[in-house]
Amino acid sequence: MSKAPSPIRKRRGAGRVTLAEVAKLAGVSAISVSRYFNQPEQVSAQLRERIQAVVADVGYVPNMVAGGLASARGKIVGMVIPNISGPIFAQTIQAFSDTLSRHGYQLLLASSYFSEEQEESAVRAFLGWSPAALVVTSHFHSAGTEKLLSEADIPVVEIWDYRPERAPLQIGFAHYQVGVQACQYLLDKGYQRIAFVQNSAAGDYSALERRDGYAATLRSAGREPWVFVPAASASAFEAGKQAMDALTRRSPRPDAIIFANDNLAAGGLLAAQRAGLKMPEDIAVVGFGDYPFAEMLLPSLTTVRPPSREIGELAALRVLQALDSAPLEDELQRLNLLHCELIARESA
Amino acid sequence: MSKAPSPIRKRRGAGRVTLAEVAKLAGVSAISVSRYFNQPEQVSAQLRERIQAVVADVGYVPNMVAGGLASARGKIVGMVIPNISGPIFAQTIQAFSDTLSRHGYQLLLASSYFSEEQEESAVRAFLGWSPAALVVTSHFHSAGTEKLLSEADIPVVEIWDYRPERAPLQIGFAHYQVGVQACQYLLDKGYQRIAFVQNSAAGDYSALERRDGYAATLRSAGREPWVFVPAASASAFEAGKQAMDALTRRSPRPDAIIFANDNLAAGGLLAAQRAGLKMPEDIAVVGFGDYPFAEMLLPSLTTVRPPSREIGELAALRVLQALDSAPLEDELQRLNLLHCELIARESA
DNA sequence: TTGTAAGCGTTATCAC
DNA sequence: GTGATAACGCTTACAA
Repeated sequence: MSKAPSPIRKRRGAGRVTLAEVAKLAGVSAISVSRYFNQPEQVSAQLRERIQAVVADVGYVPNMVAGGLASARGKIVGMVIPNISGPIFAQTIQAFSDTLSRHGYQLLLASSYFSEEQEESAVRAFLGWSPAALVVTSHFHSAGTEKLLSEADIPVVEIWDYRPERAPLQIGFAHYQVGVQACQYLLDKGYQRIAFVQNSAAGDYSALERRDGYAATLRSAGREPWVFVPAASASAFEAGKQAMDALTRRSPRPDAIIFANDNLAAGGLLAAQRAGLKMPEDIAVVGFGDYPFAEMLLPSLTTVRPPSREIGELAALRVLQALDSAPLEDELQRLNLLHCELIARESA
Repeated sequence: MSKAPSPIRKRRGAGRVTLAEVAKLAGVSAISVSRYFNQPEQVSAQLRERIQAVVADVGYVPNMVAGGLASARGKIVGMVIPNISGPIFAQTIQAFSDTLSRHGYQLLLASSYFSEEQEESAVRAFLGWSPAALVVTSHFHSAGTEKLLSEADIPVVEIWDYRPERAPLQIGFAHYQVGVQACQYLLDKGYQRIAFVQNSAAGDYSALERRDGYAATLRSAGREPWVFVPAASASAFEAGKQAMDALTRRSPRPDAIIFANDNLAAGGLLAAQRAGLKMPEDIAVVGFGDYPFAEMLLPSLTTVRPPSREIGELAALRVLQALDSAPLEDELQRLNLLHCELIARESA
């Protein structure tokens, strides 16, 4: 049944079957085949069947590049994220990609490593592909990025942070509240001297907001915040160990420590173990991220779980909504403040 | 200096500055501007300067879609991977993406969840974008995928597994050898009754090859393999616990267990801890993957580290080589067998 | 419901 | 080294 592929490579073109060829074989016009793919309901059942048969027979794959050029809008969405392999963002990417591809869109991905320059370069590159929409992380962008995004005239989504005052669609959570949440949890449990260990990685401004939430909560409880800043050079795991060692040498030592993320917390946990401290009796530990290993540690780690997966999924849904023309008049649609859950385990 | 953006949206087109407009402003032909971007050395320094000025002034971003259509080859590379958020592949994706974008290529990403159907659908979708190359994971593809790939007439790379007998570029390691490696390590340490806990997730055929390597090694040492298959329903972590509980109830019980991956191993570790077993004295544990948490566990986990990052980076380099026309006559270029390192920690 | 013609923004080809 | 012209394969706009 199948048409023998021509051995002659044309000088131009990919050599693939084209819409026009399908149309000719099916005895219809090219535009009908185009409609068959894009607005099937506008094609009669009769034509639909004929086209379907030819498409299957010759194995036609629509050329999205040509389509994208003609319509000035490709079925492709760009996403720039600080890093792909980190345990937090990975879930967001995964959910975003899956939801997107279920609806026929493809994901163009790049990482910025918290660098505004790299982000701008990625956004610029993506724009060259006339994406249907663009997703960026947090609200810290270079002026160039802001300009590119605002001039792009496509839906732009900012994820992870939540800044209702900003124009792009916002999907995320309030980092400040996470700090409040963790601190309040410990206060409620009766802990007296609660310290905070900052992130050792630069550029992660969101982590500083969590610290601020912690500090404010402690102050309104009439206590002084106690922030430890590890050496920037160490890995998060090592930094956590150092922090725990340093803090427990103080006198009086803290009876609870909030770590800026679970990697730090895991290091802290291990250092405390090795120092013979009982958790949570001698010292309580709270992390952030609910990384996959949080439940695997001994003691298992009490931590705050960000809605990583939800953010990715919701971002995709909002993008799809915005694309399906339904204008986003509704604030409820533009702003999407998600909730973080404190997962109480053994460490606090 | 900047041209005021026209408030009038054209009925067609993205409304962005085009090559032709840049050309007119610079007083050169369109093709010269095109060359300025693609073969700068063919443009005289004089023109180059004039073009450069206009490009910067109007903020021109080349339309890759139009370019892709005209040249039938976009600066975009598709990658299909079982899952994005897993700790193993994430590093590969990250390295691949970074290397690629450093050379001006973009990454189109999709996940298959070990499903041949989803993989085929992703490959088909990618092909619509006339990617410069395609990267897929392992050698288990549907017939449809094989057909698509072979007809695509672009560089195809198979990563993760290593199958020298297959035609596409191969970049990966021998899973079978990993099984041998782990088993031999334990034999050398004098362990007598070595069990293997299989992966609870279906579709991960590579894990079965690791098991086979284990079994063969044990047999040539004159012992019978002892394979435990956990319930498929449980999470890997839970499955690992179950496996440890079940195996340690046997009499005689194993004195060492190889787990198909680190998630399983972490579960096993915890179950052993809770059962009051000393590691590695009472029972030794070896995992696979060297997930980020392996060093955070107590005892820290002895495991085999796959070259995740190296695979991603090398895949990108090979793709770029293949694209730079340098034909891959050399087997050394087509085949890339990487090495796995056994990371000896406390658990074995 | 179906078709015709023009155009999307770039690069291949060939000429100067 | 530089340029004119014709593709590339599809969709918009409009007509029947």
